Amino acid sequence: MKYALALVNIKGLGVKTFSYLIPDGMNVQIGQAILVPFGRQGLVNAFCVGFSDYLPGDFKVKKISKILDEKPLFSIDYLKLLEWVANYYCCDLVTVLNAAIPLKLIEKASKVEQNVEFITFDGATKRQREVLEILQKSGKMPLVMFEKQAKTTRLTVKKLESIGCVKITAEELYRNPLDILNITETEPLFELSPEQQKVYEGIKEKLCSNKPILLHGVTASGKTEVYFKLIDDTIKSGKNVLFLAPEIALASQLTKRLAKKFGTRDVAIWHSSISDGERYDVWQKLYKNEIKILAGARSAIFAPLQNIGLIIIDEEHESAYKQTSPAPRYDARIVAKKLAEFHGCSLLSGSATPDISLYYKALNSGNLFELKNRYNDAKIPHVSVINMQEYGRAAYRSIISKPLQTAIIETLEKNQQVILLINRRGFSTFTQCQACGHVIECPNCAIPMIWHAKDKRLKCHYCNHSEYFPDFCPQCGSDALKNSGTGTQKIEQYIKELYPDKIVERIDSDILVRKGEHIRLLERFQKKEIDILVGTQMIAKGLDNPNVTLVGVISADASFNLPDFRASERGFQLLTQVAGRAGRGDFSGRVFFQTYNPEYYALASAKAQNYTEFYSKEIVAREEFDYPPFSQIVRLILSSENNFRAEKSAQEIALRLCTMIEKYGISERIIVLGPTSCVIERIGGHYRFQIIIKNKLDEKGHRFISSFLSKITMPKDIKLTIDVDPLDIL
DNA sequence: AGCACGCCGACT
DNA sequence: GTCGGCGTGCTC
Repeated sequence: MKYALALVNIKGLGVKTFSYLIPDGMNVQIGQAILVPFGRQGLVNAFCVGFSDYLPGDFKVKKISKILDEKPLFSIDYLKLLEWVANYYCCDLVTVLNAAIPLKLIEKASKVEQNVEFITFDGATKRQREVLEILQKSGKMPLVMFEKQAKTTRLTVKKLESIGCVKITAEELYRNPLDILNITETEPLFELSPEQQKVYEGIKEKLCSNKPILLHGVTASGKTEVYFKLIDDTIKSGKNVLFLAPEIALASQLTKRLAKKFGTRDVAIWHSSISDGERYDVWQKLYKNEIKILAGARSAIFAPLQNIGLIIIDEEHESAYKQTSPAPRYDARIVAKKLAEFHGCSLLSGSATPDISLYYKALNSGNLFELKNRYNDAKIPHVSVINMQEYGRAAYRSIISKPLQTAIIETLEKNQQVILLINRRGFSTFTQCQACGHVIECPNCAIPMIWHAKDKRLKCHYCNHSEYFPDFCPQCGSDALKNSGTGTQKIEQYIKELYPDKIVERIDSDILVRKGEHIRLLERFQKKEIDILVGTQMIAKGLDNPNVTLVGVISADASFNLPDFRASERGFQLLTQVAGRAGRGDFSGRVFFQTYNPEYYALASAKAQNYTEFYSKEIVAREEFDYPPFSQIVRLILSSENNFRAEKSAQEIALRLCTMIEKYGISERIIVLGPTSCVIERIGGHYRFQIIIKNKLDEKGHRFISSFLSKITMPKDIKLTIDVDPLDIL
């Protein structure tokens, strides 16, 4: 091989690969940090990611200048996984590398920090002693940091080294952020209930089959205890564990619990927001096989954990496992399945409300395990469905029905806490002219603007555009503009008026803007400093507060009424999950769903807390309309500022694809729908058209589609977005 | 991102 | 003539 592919990180250019000539006698390996000349910027850090015998174009090729570190930072197998991801999600390897290998890592690759270590005071002068005292406190620290703290220079430190007072070393100084937990002794594992024990033994037996396993356990059934037992077994057998949680907060929580049980040395965390230093340290430790358990969010699937013996995906149904944008639009659950295959290990997913497709597969492969009872004998909460047709039209048109109001008062009197879910932030959901019916829409996006009472502005929840509330209807000039529908802010205000002596707080993504506010509120709620918590689906996730005994869902229909094939599934999941927040402790829980459509099957199953019932109805609908798991969906979006050009290019692509499918005689098995205007027709001033491809030919069909898509080139003013296995088609 | 290249108007 | 405005394109 003549050339090496070098991955560089250039400001403004991002992470890209470039070809370089390998100098005679240089033995460069994949994963090594190297130094290469780049443009006028002199020498830059890079990683070797592959080899080639030819140049991908007419370039004046330059030579690799040197190998920075003999020890590579990732393996060929690692790159094979990334190549698979690129292929599966129809994007180039550089895009995947960009997501998988953090930019900062490339910059830092060569920077082996010099550390300085305290040895003795002997022979030091007065000033030198002062300097040494600073160092003595921490014993060892990075040289640069020491120079700053002790207000000294490299010359003094060198002098101190020569008289033997300090030692300068080039080895890595690991920081372990879990040290602050101050864990000296690990706790024993939990005692399993007979039901958990049975499930644990069943899963353990299946682990050697290296097949995906699903653990379906009702909310608060103690899935975590089972996971921990399996983790213990895996690390005892000398293998490592990757444990994914849907979001950063849950991953952090999980890491602490893992550290308490298995010790701080063997556990690490990985997600998009860890600091650069930590990221670099953890990466090094993972590569050196010094980590036994890695917990993390979506991106942890790309952390270079070695020798994996088990992958666990908790709260498997959560949409946060899929990256919606930018590309690669990967789904950590799907990559995890591939990663498990690569390592020849098992993938264990767990949820109270599993993804319909996964449940179908687990059921049919005999790899389904169920926990049907709550841990510690807690009861499944009682759910009441309130038909708002009866209450909503009552004289005072209350957004909170009488039975729910009564329940709130009863709960607060017992000094217990309440959660109210309203799946829409802002004050109201749309602003409409009472005279002509015109709904105020965002000028850039084809969606209604939402009134935010706090900021006194109308806001677009897609592009964040905001404007003042208009005095007159822009369509007919009438002044009869009215806010309709209900958002979190309205409920918050309403509840505060209803119970003025109670402490009411709101949690939604508007709150999240203030960093840490969300966690502070949850902590206060946990400490019983808040009586009623109002929020969006954010509050349905992972909250474990035994003093919550009442959960009210203001508009249970909201999530069912979207024109999307997964709307029922998502609505069912949300209602079941939020209901699961009630009565997790000694007191039994009550749940109220307010609805205008009490007969709806997904709502009825959620009321009965009966996943199996929901599954059996939903799977029939999926089969009838060829939706997953009976097909794989690939969604294409053509968008442009020019409405006509976007539509025309979408038609062209659909036509070419259909012709191709006809030619191969597979039109029964690859179905093309559209192009149609997206449900959200316009986002940020760009008109959107979509083509939905339903693939019923598994991998073969996917290869056909991805090879077709790889040949498409787009003019500059039209953007093609490819979303493999989209979570929604709005 | 930078930085060269290059194609037009203003100025010694 | 040529100095310099910043639009466009390239970095193996």
